Amino acid sequence: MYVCTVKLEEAKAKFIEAWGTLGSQWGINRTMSQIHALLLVSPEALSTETIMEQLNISRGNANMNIRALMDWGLVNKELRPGDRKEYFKAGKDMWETARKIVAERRRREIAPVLDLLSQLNTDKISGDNQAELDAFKSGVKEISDFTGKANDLVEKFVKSDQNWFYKTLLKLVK
Amino acid sequence: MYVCTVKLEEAKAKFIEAWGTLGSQWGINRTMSQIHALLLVSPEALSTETIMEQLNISRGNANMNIRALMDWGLVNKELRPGDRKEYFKAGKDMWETARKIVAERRRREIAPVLDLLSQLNTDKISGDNQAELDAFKSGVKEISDFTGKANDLVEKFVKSDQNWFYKTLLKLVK
DNA sequence: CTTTATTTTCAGTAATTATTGAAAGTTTGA
DNA sequence: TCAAACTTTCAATAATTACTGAAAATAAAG
Repeated sequence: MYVCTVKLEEAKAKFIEAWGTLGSQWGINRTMSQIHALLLVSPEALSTETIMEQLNISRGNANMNIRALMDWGLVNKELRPGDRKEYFKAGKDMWETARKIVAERRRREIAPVLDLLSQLNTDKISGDNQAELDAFKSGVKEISDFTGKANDLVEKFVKSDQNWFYKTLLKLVK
Repeated sequence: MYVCTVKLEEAKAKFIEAWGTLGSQWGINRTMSQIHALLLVSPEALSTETIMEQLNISRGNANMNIRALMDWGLVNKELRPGDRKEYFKAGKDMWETARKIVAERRRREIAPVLDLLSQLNTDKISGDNQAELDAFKSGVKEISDFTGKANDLVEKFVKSDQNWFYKTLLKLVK
């Protein structure tokens, strides 16, 4: 097995790039993921200025995405006495980070669909073609049941603590 | 609680719309999700023509996304004797469907990132600033460890059968 | 209150991603 | 071998999404 030596800046760039790509494939703004990645591997909180120059992005872009990261609870503001600038740092606990991301996406994106599905499940659907009606109803029911169960599981994850997750869930993997 | 009566076409449109929106929020082409939704609630296999007119999309768009759905293993071609057209139907088992989606996304998107992370973990990283170096290494290690565990869990899900999933995993939810 | 440092907003623009439609390709049957 | 029926491709275009940069807003210091 070969062990390579690479420059820190190069390794960091690779990591940020990969994290940004991953994010954008999953519907998260590339810049947002990249800022998050940058903060995850920085020893100290960074100012907007620093983030701007490290990632070559504009002030507006930096500001909006830092704000979004704070909305998600993934990044916190840090104020320093005698300094008017704001500094930002990412929570480094990945379990907590994942928990927050999952919770937020569930709330914003999954919950509305679950609502619609249960709505469609309770509504009386009218139509002339019986085969179509039956297929629609049973299709929606199947999806609704599965999604409901998956959602319960996700909820369990979101509400559990790290200890439970690692001990109870991961022993299933063995 | 009010129970409403709605027309089938209206309910179907809502469902397709919601499924398309959900998909696009998670990095899946809207049309692809919509075709999938349409097929999920159709009693029989549909031709490209039918899909085109139901969703108001062009032939090229329909063809490319049907093909993508088949690549993902979510939709199958159905040939009818004495008919040159191809018909398409979606697998209706949601557990199987979810399993395929997760497996495919893991393969395409997660696996490369895992590779990079383990690469970064084994590489010797050089740099002058010790604090930066340490933060990078420990950050990458934390992410790598977590992601590795999550990946094991996902792998378990992907390789398990439906029975295991419902019995073993869902009793945790209780 | 005024000046200065900093953050926020947002209209305009750039970049990316999705869609169309027509032409090229393929398959089938006569 | 040809024509008809159908599928695939892809350059052009449309639609969406992200980013910029400068002006407006805010906050702190003098």
